[in-house]
This record gives sequence, C-alpha cells and structure tokens, in this order.
Amino acid sequence: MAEPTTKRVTSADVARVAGVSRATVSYVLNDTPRQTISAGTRTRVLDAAARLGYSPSAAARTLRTGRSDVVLCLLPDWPIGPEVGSMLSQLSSALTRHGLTLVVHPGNRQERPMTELWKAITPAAVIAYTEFSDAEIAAMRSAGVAVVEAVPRRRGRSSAVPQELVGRRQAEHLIRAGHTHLGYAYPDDQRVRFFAEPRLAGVRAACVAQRLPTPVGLTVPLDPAAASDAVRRWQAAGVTAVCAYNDEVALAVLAGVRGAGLSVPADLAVIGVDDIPTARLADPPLTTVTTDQAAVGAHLAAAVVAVMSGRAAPELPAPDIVRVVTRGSA
Amino acid sequence: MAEPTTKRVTSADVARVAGVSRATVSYVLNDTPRQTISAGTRTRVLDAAARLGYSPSAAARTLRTGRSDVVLCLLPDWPIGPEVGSMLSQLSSALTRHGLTLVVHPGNRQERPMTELWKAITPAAVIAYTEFSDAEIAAMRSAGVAVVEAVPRRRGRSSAVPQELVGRRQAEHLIRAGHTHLGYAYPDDQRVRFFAEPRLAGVRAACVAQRLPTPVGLTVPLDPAAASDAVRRWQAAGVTAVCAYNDEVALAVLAGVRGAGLSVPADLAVIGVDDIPTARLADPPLTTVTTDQAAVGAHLAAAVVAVMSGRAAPELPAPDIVRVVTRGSA
DNA sequence: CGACCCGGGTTACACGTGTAAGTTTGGTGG
DNA sequence: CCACCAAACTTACACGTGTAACCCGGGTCG
Repeated sequence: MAEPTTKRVTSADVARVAGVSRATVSYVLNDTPRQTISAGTRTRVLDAAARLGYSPSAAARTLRTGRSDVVLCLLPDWPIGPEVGSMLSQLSSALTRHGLTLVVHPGNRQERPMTELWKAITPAAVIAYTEFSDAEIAAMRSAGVAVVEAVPRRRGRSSAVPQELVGRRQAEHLIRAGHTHLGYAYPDDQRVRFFAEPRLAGVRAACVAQRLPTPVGLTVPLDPAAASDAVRRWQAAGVTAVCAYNDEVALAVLAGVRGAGLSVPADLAVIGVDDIPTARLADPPLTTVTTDQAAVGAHLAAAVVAVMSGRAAPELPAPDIVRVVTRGSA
Repeated sequence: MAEPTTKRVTSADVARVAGVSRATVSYVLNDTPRQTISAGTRTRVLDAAARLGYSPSAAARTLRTGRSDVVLCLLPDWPIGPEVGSMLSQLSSALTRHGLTLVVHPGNRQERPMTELWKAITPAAVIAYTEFSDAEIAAMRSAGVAVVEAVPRRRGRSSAVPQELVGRRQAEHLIRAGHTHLGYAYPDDQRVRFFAEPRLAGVRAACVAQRLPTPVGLTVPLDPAAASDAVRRWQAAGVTAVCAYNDEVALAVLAGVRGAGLSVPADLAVIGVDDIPTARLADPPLTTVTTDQAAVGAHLAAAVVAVMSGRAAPELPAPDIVRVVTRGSA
C-alpha cells in the first residue's frame, strides 16, 4: 500500500482554479440571497467545481451551521417487513427532493445509548419509531432537532398511522358480513405489542359500538399445531371470525383451521393486516387491511419539513390510507 | 417560540468544571496511549463529563480526524424483506461492539448522486449492496474509505453469500430425492435479477454436474392464475420438481399447482429460498434453503473492521451458512 | 552537583465551511 | 469635484475536536 491517500478537494481548491476567494465560492454554491455575484465569476466557479468534482464536507458544514441535512430514522427492534421497506424507500425519495438525506438506524438489542446517537450525528430531524421518554424528546427539541414521533401511542399527537383504525376496519368488515362473535389472534412476539395493543383496542371499540360481545383474544404462534389449538378454542367459544394481528398470524390461523379439519371462511372467517405479497397466494386468498405505505412515507416527509420550519405537522389523512382488500378468507 | 436553543455542551465546558485544559479532557476521554494522566484528574474529568451529559460532536471529530465512525450500508432499490432486516440488526450490533455506527441508506429510484452521499458523509466504511463502477470503488478506496462489496458478482472478491451456492443446494436436494427433470421459477421483478441469475446458474451447474437436462426456466408472477399456467407448461415438459427464486415465488407455484388440480409434492415438488416466517404455514409446509443471516451480519462486520485496518477481508464460510430446511413440499 | 529524563500537563494549530463585516471599484446626483 | 451608494468581492472569525510540540517540577544517575 503506497497510501497516496488523495486529499479531499476543498472549496479552497475550487477558489484557486476559479481565481476568486473562498468566500465567493461559498456564496456561489449556496447562492446566498444577500450576496450579488456577477454572471461571469458565477460560471467560472461553477465549472471549476464541476471539473474538480468538488462536493462539500458534510462534517465541516454541520460543524459550522450546527445542523446537518441528515434525517435520522430510528427503528425499533422488531422485525421489519417489506411494508416498512417500501415506506422507507418512499420517504427517502421525498426527503431527497427537499435536499435532505434519509439515514436509517436499525435497532439492536444491547444498545444502551440511543441518546448518544442523535447527539453525535446532530441530525436535522429525527423520525422516532421507538418509544422515547418525554424528557429525551424535550432535550432533542431544545437542541434544535425536529422530532417526528411515528410510534403509535394512544395519547398525544403522533404522525403514525393510528393502529386503532386498522383494528376497527378489520372488525367492521367482519361485522358487516354478519359475524357477531369475533376473535383476535395476538402475535407471539413481545416486541410488537406497541402495534398489537392499539389494533386490538380498535377491534374492541368496534364491537362495543355495535353492542357485540368482547372479542376472544388468543395468542397464535407461527406454528400449525399451536394454531390448531387456538382454532379449536375459538370454535368452542362460538367465535365465527377472527381478526389477526397481521398477515403472518392470519396465515397461521389458516393453517390452524386446515389442521383442525375445518374450512375458511365457512367455519371461521379470517382477516389480516399488511397485504404481504403472499397473502393472495394463500388458500383461500387472504382478506386483509392494507395501509398505503407510499402515502405514509410522503406524509412523514411533509411532517419533517413542516416541523423543521417551525410549523405544526400536517394531519395524516388516515381514513383514506387504510383500506380493506377483500379476498376469499372473509 | 422563545428559542433559548440550549447550547451544546462541549469539551471546553467539561474542562472548565474539571479544572483542567481542554486537551486533557480529550486525552482522558479517548484515553490516548502516548499520554499519561493521573488517576485523580482522570476521575475528575470523567464525572464532570458524566454530570454535564457531554457527548462529543461527531461533526467536529470527523472534520478533525478526516474519518467518521459511521459505516454506511447502501441498499439497492429492491424490496427488503425480513431476512435483510435481521441481517442489518445483527450487523448493527456487531459494529456497535467495535465502536462503529451502522447507518443504512435505502435506495430510491430517481437518486442520481450516490457518489455525493459517501463524499458528504465521509464514512469509515461502505457496505455496497448496489453495483458500483470500478472507478467509483477506486475513488472511495483512495479517499480512505474501506469498501466491502456485498453484491453477488460472479467475478472478483465479494463478501456476499455466493448465490450460486444457494441454487446448487436447491437443485442437489431435489436431485437427491430422485428428480431428474427440474424447472426454475424466475421472479417477475427486474430489480432482483442480480440475485436471480446467479441462483439459476447454480441450479444449472448442479444439473450439468449430474448430467441431467437443463432446467426449464419460467417466469412466475405472484398470481395464482399465472402460476397455474406455468405449472401446466412444466407438466407438459415433463418437469417433476422446481427450484423457486425465493419463498414467495415458491408459494406462488404452490398456489399454481393447487389451481391446476394437482398436488405437491406428488405431481410437482417445490423448494424455495429464505425460510420466511410463513413458509412453514403453507400447505404443504415449504421446503426451503435458508442462509444464516446472523452469521452473515457478523461476517460483514468482521470484514469491515478487517478492511479498515488494512487487512484482507476474511473468507465467508458459506457452506456452513447455507442450509436446506426440509419440510413437506420437496 | 549538573545533566537528563519522565510523568503530567498546557498551548497552539489544523480540519473545511458559512457568514458578518470590511474594502475596492465604477457610477451618479448635487 | 466631492459625497455617496450599490455591486462585487475579500478578509477574518467561529464552529468543536485531536494531537504535535512545548513546558515544568521532581527524581535519578554519573
């Protein structure tokens, strides 16, 4: 290794070949409004920069301005599926259009210092899918970081899709089809309870609204035999339709029904959440509630730029975004 | 907004309350090997820092040292599933243990300046799942950025799981079960061809090695009817077993077989890739090839630290990581 | 006893950028 | 002809760190 380590090309280099001062380069490249620059030098600077392949140091810029153009998205520990993936992709595009750079930090178990992360990166904004303490959020805000909470909390403003609505839509679909005794298939993964609980609450609320009995909740592991047990218990309780936490759990219920020698939807109707790619491949094809992830991504981006400029985050048009996809299972 | 904008606590603040110079603070906090510090001042500095809640500015540090402790993982446009998610989670943990911070940038369509990203962030290392030009890789290397290529290319060193091996394992499993006429179920998504092609090549290689006819490749959309067409064509061609690009495609084939009034594995055996959660919930449960994502994550982390310290990246023990999970479908 | 060294610090500079405050023009009104 | 001004720049400083180079007091050795 000869290690020539080609030095970074700085704005000073650009200034030199353009024959102007470094400040002028800065003014041109950021086209600072208060400063007037002649057309001649402007083009000289511009193509000097292009020729040298100059791109400014984010570190230096961040240090100087105190704020970077990075938007940090903090994901929790739970398994991220394709929906999250496509949402992030959309979000990234939308933020790029506003000159911001999305960067995602996947949560991992033994990571104490989530605090250090944002203090270190000094992002322009943080999109928090993880639960933060109010104190910490206040700390971020007072440090000038725009915070958008995307975690589905019951109280307070949040830019997340209200998961109660998702559960409500599931239940309403089943109730409209004539079912009166509902079940809820709870996931066998502690990490997703932040999502599961509000969804279940939504199902309960729909039952209450229609004066139906409380849904019978059972935990359903992703295992055919265990799912069959759950199905038999629902059967014994007179349940004719279940809302599943998500499509995976729903597919487990399908497998459970099959294993118990029964059939869907005749003996038990099933509705999932997410519309994963394999939902339509199930037997019968899975009815499910989907949320428009592209819209969520776009909205999150809008919320970020709004909060960054001091305005309040826009309201998420949740009712338009959460849709039932009717297939064979319910 | 009163905007008090609480100022960042800097090492100068720590120095002041500890009653030492700023340099001493730096020496203590980074415990610089060449500098000896008395136990007394060390503790004074340490708990001054703790009391003030000091955490150093990554921007300033990066500016000074010319290198950050951020590892940038560039994902391509394709849909990321739970496997990628868990791999990233593992990778993040492993890197954290080495004092590095993983940061993921999801690819999005209209994003020209992938170049600008790494020039701006000045990461310590880049894990490239996207295809880079050799020139660009050279540029990154000469800028002092450690590059780990994780894209499955045929030629050259790569830290990725060799996708040929995955295909080979699929085919070998089917051949061992007595099948001689294989099919390959190709995904209906152009974006994943970087993965699909080497897998198909692996299947072909296995057939060649056993002097079997070339596998019959068909594109299988994630749609039951279209999948049934493909199944009938395989049937007509005398194919008795198919390797699917991944589990989703495999589930489509399962649905296709069902739709054609046939049965798995009697009429057609099917094997997938990934072992997604719903694979075992299918009817019949899906036989599949899984790669140990935790091991991949750990290896990638090891490769990063190796390359960063100038050593060559370790060899990935691929044969131990890629395993067949035998269930009912093959 | 002087030379020397070494532990335990401090002072000073550099990293690359944004921007407020100055400086030189050429033009213009009085 | 002088005062003044706007345009078009340049000079100078600050952001928060890491680290090389210097400094000082006290022990050690010849």
